[in-house]
Amino acid sequence: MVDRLFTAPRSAANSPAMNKPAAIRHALSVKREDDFAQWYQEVISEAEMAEESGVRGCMVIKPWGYGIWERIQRLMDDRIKAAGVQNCYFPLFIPLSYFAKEAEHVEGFAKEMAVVTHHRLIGDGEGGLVPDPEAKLEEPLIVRPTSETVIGAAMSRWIQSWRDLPLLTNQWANVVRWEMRTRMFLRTSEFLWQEGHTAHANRDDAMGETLRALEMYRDFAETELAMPVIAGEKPENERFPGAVATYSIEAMMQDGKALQAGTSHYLGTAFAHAAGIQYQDREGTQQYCHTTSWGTSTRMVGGVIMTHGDDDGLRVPPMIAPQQVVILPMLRDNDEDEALLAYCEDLRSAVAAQSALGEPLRVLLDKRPGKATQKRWAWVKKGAPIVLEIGGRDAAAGQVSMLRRDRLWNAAGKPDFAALAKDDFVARVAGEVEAYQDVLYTQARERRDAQIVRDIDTMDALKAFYSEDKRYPGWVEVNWSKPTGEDLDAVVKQLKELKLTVRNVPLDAAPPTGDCIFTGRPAVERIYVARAY
RNA sequence: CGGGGAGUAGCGCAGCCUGGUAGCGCAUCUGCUUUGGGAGCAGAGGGUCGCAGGUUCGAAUCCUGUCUCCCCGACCA
Repeated sequence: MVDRLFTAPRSAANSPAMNKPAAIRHALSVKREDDFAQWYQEVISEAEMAEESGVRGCMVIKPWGYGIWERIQRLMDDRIKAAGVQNCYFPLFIPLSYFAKEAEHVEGFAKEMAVVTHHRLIGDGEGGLVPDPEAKLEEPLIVRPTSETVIGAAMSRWIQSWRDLPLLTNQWANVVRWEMRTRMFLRTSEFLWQEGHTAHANRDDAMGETLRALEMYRDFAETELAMPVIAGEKPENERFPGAVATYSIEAMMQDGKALQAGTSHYLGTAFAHAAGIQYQDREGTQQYCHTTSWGTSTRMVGGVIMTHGDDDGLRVPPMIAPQQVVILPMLRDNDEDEALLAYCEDLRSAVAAQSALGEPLRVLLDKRPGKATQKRWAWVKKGAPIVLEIGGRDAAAGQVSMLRRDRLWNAAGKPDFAALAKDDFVARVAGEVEAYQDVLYTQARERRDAQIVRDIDTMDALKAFYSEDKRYPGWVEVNWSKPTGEDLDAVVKQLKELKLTVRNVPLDAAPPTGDCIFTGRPAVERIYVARAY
């Protein structure tokens, strides 16, 4: 099982299980199968993606991590705009009274609010500073955990007539949720995201937008992130506070756990009632709007790490890689360096003139001082798709030495460089980059599919499956009678004992094949059950 | 927020029990050697021991408080 999980060999030479190669000295000190949580943290630190900030639950995102986020942001923003949604910006602070208007929303978020109560500091007489009691706010402000309420207030001003609909807005922002337990990128107290907010004349239009956003996320995850996902509806207990229906995309991490990587909500008219979002219809009657919201966050970066990373660090899908090709000149601190750098610069511009995946290639000539061999491992850990090491002999012979991140090791356990004529490489590089994007998707897809079980029909079988001595058991798809209320609570409680959660009901699921394994009642759909982040 | 663990040089750690000049490895810098693959030798620089109080002639070490991180749980669009 572990072999299938962690090696997706393209050839026997890449499989440690076969023909006993020399021991590989991996770039990381922790292997995924030894301690997945610690491995995850080592990737983030060794790839220089982010670090601790000293502020509880908040991280500093470093250039490589932020560069990946910027790529995600740009590509997602293109898709959002292509759907006719316009970007806006709303305040960080939300008056408590706005927030308090929607009861379920309050109940869901109240426990994790940052609250601003003062607007001035004053000396405490001992060299410190304290909030000035004289400067207490009339009404506390909350730091947004999400913006439905403040955007709803704006919508109520912007929408008067059926002609104003649909209203399609999005914002890129930071939000704060006072989380009990945080993990870099996966759950931080402050995180970056986009939140789409739309208002529509009726349920069908709003539901259409909810599902459009979901499909946008599904395609984005699979195309841009090379991360296969299941798009489906969340069960009632997992709904966004205040929503009528919540949909998600769920990705499987290499440890078999599920990661909710994006959500889309149909909010009905609840927020419209709370904020007074009304329009006059063609007959002149006042109607409440049907609203939606949908979001993806920096959590996606965590998903990329746990989907594509290996024991040598991160592997970044080319579409979101800040640099796709990195050139490392083997400088020797002598008078040959100048000619070598000229050769590398020539190579850089030739590569930069190529296009892959619909954009010019992003290529970096890393001229920083230091040995190429040391810099190589830094770029391997960062997950640059293609690394070129260029020495004097390569330059003399008109060659490049190419290391592709998904084929790092040869049969001897050494870095597997391919020597290519420079012109051949330049002609091939776009194809290599595009092929690499596909390889990452295919490996992730095969790994996921191999870890989904669909033939479990009883609670006992489910218990047995998850209590077997399997480190990473993956997901199970079972018959589901769609219980609600107390019935659902009972199911959730049962699952909790197995550390399991219900994930979602896939939109394109096969019909149920029997009775619900939890309630024994006739099943109406199939649902995924998994351990989750 | 509960239980457990941790914070000492950029990174990883020892020292703490039993208070008495702040140590090791890697990294960094300098020199020499080496030069197609994660270099070798020699030397050097770098730390108010997380922070704040307390005990003491003297605190990394003992006591109290506090902040941050990690693991498990609870919680969690």
